Amino acid sequence: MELDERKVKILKAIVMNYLETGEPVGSRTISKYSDLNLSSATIRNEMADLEEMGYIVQPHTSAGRVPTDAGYRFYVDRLMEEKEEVEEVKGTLLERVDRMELLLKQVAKVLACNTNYATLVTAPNYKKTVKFIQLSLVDSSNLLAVIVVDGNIIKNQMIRLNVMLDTEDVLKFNILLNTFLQGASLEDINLEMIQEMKKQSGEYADILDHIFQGITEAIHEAQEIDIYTSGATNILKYPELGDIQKTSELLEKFEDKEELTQLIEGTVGEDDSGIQVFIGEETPVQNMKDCSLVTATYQMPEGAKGKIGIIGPKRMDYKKVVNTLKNLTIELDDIFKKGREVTNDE
Amino acid sequence: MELDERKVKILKAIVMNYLETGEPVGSRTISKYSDLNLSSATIRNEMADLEEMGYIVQPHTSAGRVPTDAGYRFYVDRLMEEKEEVEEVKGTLLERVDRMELLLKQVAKVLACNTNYATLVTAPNYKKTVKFIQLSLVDSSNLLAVIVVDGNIIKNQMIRLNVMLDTEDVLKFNILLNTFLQGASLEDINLEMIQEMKKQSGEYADILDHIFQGITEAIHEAQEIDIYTSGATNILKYPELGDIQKTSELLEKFEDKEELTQLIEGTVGEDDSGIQVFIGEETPVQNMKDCSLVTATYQMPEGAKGKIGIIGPKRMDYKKVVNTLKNLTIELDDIFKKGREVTNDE
DNA sequence: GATTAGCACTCGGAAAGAATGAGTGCTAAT
DNA sequence: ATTAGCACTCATTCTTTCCGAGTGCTAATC
Repeated sequence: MELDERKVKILKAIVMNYLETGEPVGSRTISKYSDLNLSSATIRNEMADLEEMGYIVQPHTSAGRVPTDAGYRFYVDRLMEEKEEVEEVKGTLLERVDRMELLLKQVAKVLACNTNYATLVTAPNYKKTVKFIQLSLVDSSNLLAVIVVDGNIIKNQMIRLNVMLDTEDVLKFNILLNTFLQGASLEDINLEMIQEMKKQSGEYADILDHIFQGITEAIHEAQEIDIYTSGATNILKYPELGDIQKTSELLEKFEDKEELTQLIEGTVGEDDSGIQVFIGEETPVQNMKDCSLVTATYQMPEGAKGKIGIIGPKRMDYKKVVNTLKNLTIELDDIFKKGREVTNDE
Repeated sequence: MELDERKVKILKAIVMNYLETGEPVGSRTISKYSDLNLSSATIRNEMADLEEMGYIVQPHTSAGRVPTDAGYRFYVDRLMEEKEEVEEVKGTLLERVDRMELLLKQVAKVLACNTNYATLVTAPNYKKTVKFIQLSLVDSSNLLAVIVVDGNIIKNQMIRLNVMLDTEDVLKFNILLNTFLQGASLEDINLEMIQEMKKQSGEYADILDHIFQGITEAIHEAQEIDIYTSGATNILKYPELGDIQKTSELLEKFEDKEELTQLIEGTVGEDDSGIQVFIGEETPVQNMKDCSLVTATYQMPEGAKGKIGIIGPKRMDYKKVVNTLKNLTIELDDIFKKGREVTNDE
């Protein structure tokens, strides 16, 4: 069977109507609603075909039709024109470039407010290099390690001492650490390097051991893919996700960064830049089968990439979501570009 | 009417039975269940009295009785013996004393796992004094301010520079800042002090202005009452909070630190130490009327206090919750004492 | 051949009864 | 003071009925 123009028009009408109302849409509705002047009977025939082709289904015999995953997919890929209204969001985010963390948190929040879906944002996964590292003696038994990584991600680690150190010792350590670690990418920091440093540190070798432990811990922390979420409870607002049981399991996932990482990692592949839409079963995670996931990839000038994701019901306003995401990534790219200019402006 | 011993026994039986089953409890159940050998008819008479006194109600005419808020209150205040099983939790928390933040996060998490309710923990509100402050030149246009406050709370603030500074300048600033600020409690840091510092900084006055802005921001952050939550989604597990509408509103509150602060602030007063139980209407927040809140206050050796709270349905296992909280605060107090000893061991 | 009017049919959902049974209040007997 | 007994209430559950939206099919129409 062929998907001629008229069928496409009808399919589009069905999807759009369903997105709007959430009710199964019947032939009569379409016959009045759409501009092709056809009787409901004709529409019915076409609908029967569309059903056979797998784009729509009836929840039950005497109901209208509802899009299947394939139906949504076709809509998203081919029918949804994305246009206009590009502005509005602007200006909301433009501050706070200096701390990646805060910026991304804000992105998640703004997005959740704007769309009324659940959102998540991952920090870019660029090769992080140590920009700056410093030990300070906070008091006689606590040494504070501050590590600044590219992108101005700051990690602190308190290291408890059981030996007295004076400021001069600390100064030495600092020089040593910076000599070795500054500019090193986090993966480069390995045992070998540490051995070498120990050698050079002479008498302090064992204290250094202790300190290293703290620093590597902090570095590990910095290396973790950070994920920020917002608006998780929005998921509860969509009654079509009726099964509270499942929904609350999904919500629990949202509390757990580990699982989220998995989720978002599951989306890499294929078209790794731009917008990706996962509908229902396409979704990379169990008990999200009634939801859709839309992700966007933003990029930093150095090529580092991060993701922004939106989770909502399958019956999601894809157009709006895709548009919003597009704008936001553009804006983000922009912010990073500017930020970078300033920073490189040295 | 008087609340004689028999009535008390019956009330207790009702409450306990209801806590266990969640079903309205009828006279026949009590007549068999409890050790006072009375027929259901007698129980019925007594129940009628208890109802008149306001301790129990019938959801509808032909149902058993359910405790009212007053009924729960009486149970909590007078009937609930708290005993035994003090151990178990031990050992789970004992690491990580060095960073208050992480410790408290962990407390919230452990508690949520243990009880299956939603939990929140506030950082202690002691008079925070600046322990250590340091500026570092991360690169030529970014100055990093690290502020360590009593309790080893660490705040970072990146300050963007539009002037060149060399390390010597930074060193000067550091000395200046520490001279003035070290040991100062956060509230003490006021305009006057800043004016004075500016004076002494001479030529650098205007840069200092910029820096101050950053530092005060960080200090404000440090001063905010930090709240950590966990297990928010547990709230969804209790079907008696049937109204999803309300429940999800409650959940939203849980995403918002501001509102939580308000909630927990609402509990101060009266018996500010030890365990407090708020039942239903007693609860300090709207749409928590179907929930109970149990808070405990923990204390640091210097007298600083923080709160731990548990939110669950009114039909909550008060005994377990109260016991768990007691143990946990004891353990926390202990950790702080030890931590303090070490720290004071200088 | 495509479209449409018409009609019988299906089936979910709301409304209305009917049956069940847990639990009560009251009275009279113990 | 306690209890047995009985009539009564009323959520809950299950049927039954009814309604109507929507369908598929056929025969008439363009």
